[in-house]
Amino acid sequence: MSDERRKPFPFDVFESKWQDHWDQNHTYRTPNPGDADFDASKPKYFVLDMFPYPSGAGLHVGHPEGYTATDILARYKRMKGFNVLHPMGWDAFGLPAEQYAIKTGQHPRVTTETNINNFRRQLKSLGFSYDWEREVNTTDPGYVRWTQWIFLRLYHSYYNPETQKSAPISELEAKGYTREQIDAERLAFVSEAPVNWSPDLGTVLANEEVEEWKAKGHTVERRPLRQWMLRITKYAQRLIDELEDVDWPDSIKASQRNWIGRSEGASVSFKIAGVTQEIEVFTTRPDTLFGATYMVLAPEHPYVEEITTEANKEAVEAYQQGCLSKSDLERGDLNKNKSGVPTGAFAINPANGKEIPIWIADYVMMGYGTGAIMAVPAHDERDFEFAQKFELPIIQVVASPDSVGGHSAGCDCELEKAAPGHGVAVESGFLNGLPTHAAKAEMIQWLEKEGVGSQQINYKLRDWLFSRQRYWGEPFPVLWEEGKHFAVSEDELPVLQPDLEDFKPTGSPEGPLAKATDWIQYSETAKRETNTMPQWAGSCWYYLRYCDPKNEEHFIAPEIEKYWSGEKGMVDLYVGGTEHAVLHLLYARFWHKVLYDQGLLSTPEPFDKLVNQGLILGEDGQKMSKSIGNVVNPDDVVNLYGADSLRLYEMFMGPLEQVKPWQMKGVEGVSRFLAKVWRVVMVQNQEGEWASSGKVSAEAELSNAMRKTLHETIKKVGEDIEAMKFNTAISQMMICVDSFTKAEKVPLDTFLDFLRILNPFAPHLTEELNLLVSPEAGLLCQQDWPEYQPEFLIETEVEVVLQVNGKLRGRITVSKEASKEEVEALALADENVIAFTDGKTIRKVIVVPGRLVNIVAN
RNA sequence: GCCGCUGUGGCGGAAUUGGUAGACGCGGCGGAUUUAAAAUCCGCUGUUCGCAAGAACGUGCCGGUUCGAUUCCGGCCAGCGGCACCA
Repeated sequence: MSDERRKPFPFDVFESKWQDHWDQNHTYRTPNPGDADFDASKPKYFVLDMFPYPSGAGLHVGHPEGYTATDILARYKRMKGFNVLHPMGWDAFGLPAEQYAIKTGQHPRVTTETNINNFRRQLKSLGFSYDWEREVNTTDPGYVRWTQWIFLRLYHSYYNPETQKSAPISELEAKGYTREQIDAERLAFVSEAPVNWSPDLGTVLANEEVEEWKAKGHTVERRPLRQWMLRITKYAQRLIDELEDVDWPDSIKASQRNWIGRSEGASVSFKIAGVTQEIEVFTTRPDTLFGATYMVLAPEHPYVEEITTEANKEAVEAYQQGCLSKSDLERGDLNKNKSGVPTGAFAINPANGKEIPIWIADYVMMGYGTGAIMAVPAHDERDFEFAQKFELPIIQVVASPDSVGGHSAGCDCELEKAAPGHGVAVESGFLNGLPTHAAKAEMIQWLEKEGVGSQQINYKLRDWLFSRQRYWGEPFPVLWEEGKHFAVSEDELPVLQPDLEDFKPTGSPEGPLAKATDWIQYSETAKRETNTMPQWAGSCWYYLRYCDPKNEEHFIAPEIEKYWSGEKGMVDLYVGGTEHAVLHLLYARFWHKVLYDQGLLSTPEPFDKLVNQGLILGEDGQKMSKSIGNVVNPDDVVNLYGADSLRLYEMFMGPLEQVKPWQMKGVEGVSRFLAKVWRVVMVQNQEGEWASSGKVSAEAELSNAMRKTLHETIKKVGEDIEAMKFNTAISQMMICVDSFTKAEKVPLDTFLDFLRILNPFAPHLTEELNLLVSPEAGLLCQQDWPEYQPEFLIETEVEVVLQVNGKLRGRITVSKEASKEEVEALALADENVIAFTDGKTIRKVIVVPGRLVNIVAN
């Protein structure tokens, strides 16, 4: 006791005591429909945290930020009579978990379990009210089984463009589709396209993941490989449209729209001189077709070889070779320095019949549109730059609105830069004189009439690369026989990875599972798929499993799914970081919609309301990092100040969504506040022992002032929790406690009301104090949220501010009931007002009842 | 470049439908208590001028609307985040 810093209140004694109590009594168990204690009359509330992935480093202070916010909501809603689903689990597959295992030389299952135990201990030490009986772990065989089951739903489904929904593939079988035709329609399919292969990670990556891993110093290159893909592109439009229906931050919605990247335009077919094929291009500016003076193909475009003339062959092949060796980064860096070579072939501009040269250049990407463009240098910055460099013709076909009068058709003044803006069509035959918008429509109509093009919508979104060459992931429930894939039957799930001694990546596209020769050989003729699923597979649907985590018949029982679903989304509130803006949050929406289409879910969206907590920076205002040494460990904070202080501080720092720096002094501040609450009930004697202060008493009388403060506090804290403005809720509670500290006596009921509203924030301290002042009452967290009485908030007298010409000049106290005229008369009689209006004429008097009087005088 | 967000004391941040700018906390200063310190309690604390009463200025900058603008409108500037040769 001697060395140890004397604790301002004995949180070290009671916090773990209450945690054990809640654990042993299953205090936060949430009944499901069908359970004996289920109460169908209670409304449901599903409040979800982004489940962590249990790294070896343990929790950082960013985790408890969002987790405390949701815990406050969960506890508040329970006290308001809701049946609250507030679960926690582990996103335990994935590259980092496996890398950690490789680094420590242990099997991933062992390290993962160790890490999970540490995370669970840490979370429990913060007093979160999770229903731990619903804990979910993505690596559990019982969970993997259903992840694979959902994969099979995707495998056995296609997207029906007529209904705009996914449907069983058997519909196509019934229509007599061939095996190849069916395989080409599956939502989970095999593709040979170029993918992002990381040689040092030994796996491929999704487009969405590439940047993250590159930032960590890994190399990623394009390489054609046979991979499993999910046809998320079919859902592009719905993924955009249905964002309208959810209550998400604008920035996340914008990121998703941006990532999906819808653009409207037209496809145009160009004939090639002397060759039978046509080349199709996509353009958002069909109105500029008359200005297309050359064409560019991506170096990888399949027609390049065929159309290249003998004379250009060598240069073209050299250029293609050069592009292959360039990394994406180099290609991006060369941004400002365009390169390319002519193929020697010519295309025919369908608008005017002119022959235009066909070039190849790496500023055209194979992955977007058709991998070919019509270049309109006058009205596109990139084409302009390219045309200047290679001295290709530049023809202006859109006059800017402000120069239409000056020079119309036939102007040969040279453009100094591209004019990508809208204007009026010139030099464009039948489009002349039309403003851009109308010219686009007119051209599309013409293209369709002539049969050389059509209206088209393009998306940047690519299909989701879904396979990884890893050990620590869900194996695909797929078999290969004579070069064809077949689904494993549902009753064979889960397909678990074999135990391997050596689970390190092979560096080959087959992955570590290829080493398990016995496991691979499913039967004499059939072999197993050796790829595994990405980490996202498990996190795509974990929120669903929480509803019914132990069900062995269904991934979620229909009646339970219905109960926990809302109107638009299933989860009422989802809190987490912004890093998943286009990853997890897009993937989960996609899976949810597929399952919704098939009648397995009741809502089109998974998450109704989404809130992003802001990053917590180090004390120095920089991002926390081990190398800078500014990382704050929550365990240390709990040891020094207690879990309640950590919870309260993280909520008091500022608005949840905001980025904010950590301040240890601030933790001390809220710790002082909690100590003050403690000392309302307890006093410390000379020996440092705590004893009842006798201040809180059932006989004490409630003063009007204290009653008003209490009711103001009940009102404000309730409203602030609903609005997730926890920082201001805490300020108000500080004001309330100040009034207790200053008072002689505090009535017991008043104090208990206060404890109830503080309970969601500081559950340990409040339960302990409740036990001390009201030992018979039972758990505070199971009591009702107090109601405030509006009549106690009403003031009989109000202070009215006096302004002269908008400047504060005085204040008077008037009765609440005083009429405008009375207030005005009092204001004009005020000596300060008289002093400042002296010698001036009063032009106008504005009276805002209960607030101010403004006198306009000059 | 495009999209989104944010600019308020020494610091984190408050401020309802436009109506007292700076709640609450941190830090600082002064006092009480103490042999002394810690802890605790009380008071002060936007800037400038003034002995004071008080006055002027003040929410990134410039302008507008208004009796009145941190709040609404227009134009800039700075910072943060995302996307980026996407045709």
